[in-house]
Amino acid sequence: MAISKLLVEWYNTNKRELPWRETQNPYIIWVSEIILQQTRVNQGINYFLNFIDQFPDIKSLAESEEVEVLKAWEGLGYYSRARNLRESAIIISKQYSGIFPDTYKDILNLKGIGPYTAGAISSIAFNLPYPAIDGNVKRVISRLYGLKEDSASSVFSKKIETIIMDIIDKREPGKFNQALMDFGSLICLPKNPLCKECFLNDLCYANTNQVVNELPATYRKNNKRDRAFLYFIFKEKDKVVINKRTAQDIWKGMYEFPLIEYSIMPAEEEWVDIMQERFQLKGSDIKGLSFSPFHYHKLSHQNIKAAFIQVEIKELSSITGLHDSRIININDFVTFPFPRLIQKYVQHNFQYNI
DNA sequence: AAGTCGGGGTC
DNA sequence: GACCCAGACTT
Repeated sequence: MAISKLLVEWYNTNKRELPWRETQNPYIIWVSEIILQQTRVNQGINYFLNFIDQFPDIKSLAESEEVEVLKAWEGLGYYSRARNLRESAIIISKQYSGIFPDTYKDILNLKGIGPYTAGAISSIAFNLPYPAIDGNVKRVISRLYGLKEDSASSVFSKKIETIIMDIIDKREPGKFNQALMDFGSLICLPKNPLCKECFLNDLCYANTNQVVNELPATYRKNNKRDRAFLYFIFKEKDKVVINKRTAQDIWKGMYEFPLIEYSIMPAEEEWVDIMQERFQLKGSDIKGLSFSPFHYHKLSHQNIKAAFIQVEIKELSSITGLHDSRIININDFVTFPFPRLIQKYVQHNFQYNI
């Protein structure tokens, strides 16, 4: 029997029950696909449910404020996904009369939608025969067909696409694509795949040739950047200063405390001088001072070492030299989006749920 | 083609 | 500690 038919039959009885699988509403499919980019299903489910609850349709998302969307995304990472999602909702409202576009080309043109997501939405929501090639599919196909090229190369990608176009079920492309992904995440696992009980093991190149652990072939070098963050928590009674990140950098659009960044953490003895110099503070402006232990925050390509310096200030308005800062009450932490590093610090030291 | 963008699960 | 996740965008 054809591989596609075996996959779809397996999928019909073994598929995962997921909240976005109860509809073909392109908006719902779209939101789920963006949330799931580089994100495990289990990590994304609650974000999906809350997001759809808060922004049930294109209109509500298009009329939202960016900080609201970032707040809904808080903790999920890759925040450009949230900004692009909102911007695309605005584009759909203006250029497509609020109706989600129904051609692969138009879908691909939206911000934050690349070849994978365009294929997923096209096939699942509109029954169009386009491949949805994600990490699962690359792994499954490279093993089934014995593709030994570097999985980051264009040759590899071309071969995957050619094979998928050859075997895709054109009557149920959405089901076929999802079957391939579920098979990858439930059976053809990255490590210790379940080959013994796999219904495709006898026609799988990698299994019959004992190269399952070598496919797909990856050659990644891990360049990690070390960064040292000196955060200053300027506090006057229940008010603190927060600052918006606007640079082309991590956490764009999110809030944090006033920051001085180094590549190497300066000595603790220098912190107060650094602070007074940077924020033009006199000794008489400072009522109290305390240092936190270092916080170590790991990202995929960065190791951040952070120190938090709490400063009791007489007049918060005397703080100068910040671009997108604002003074908020600590009760209002709940309304601003913060990266995990800040979120954890606040929860621990202010005992607020943000 | 190589970097950059988060955070968390898994081995 | 390394790898990977329903990838996309920039350089």
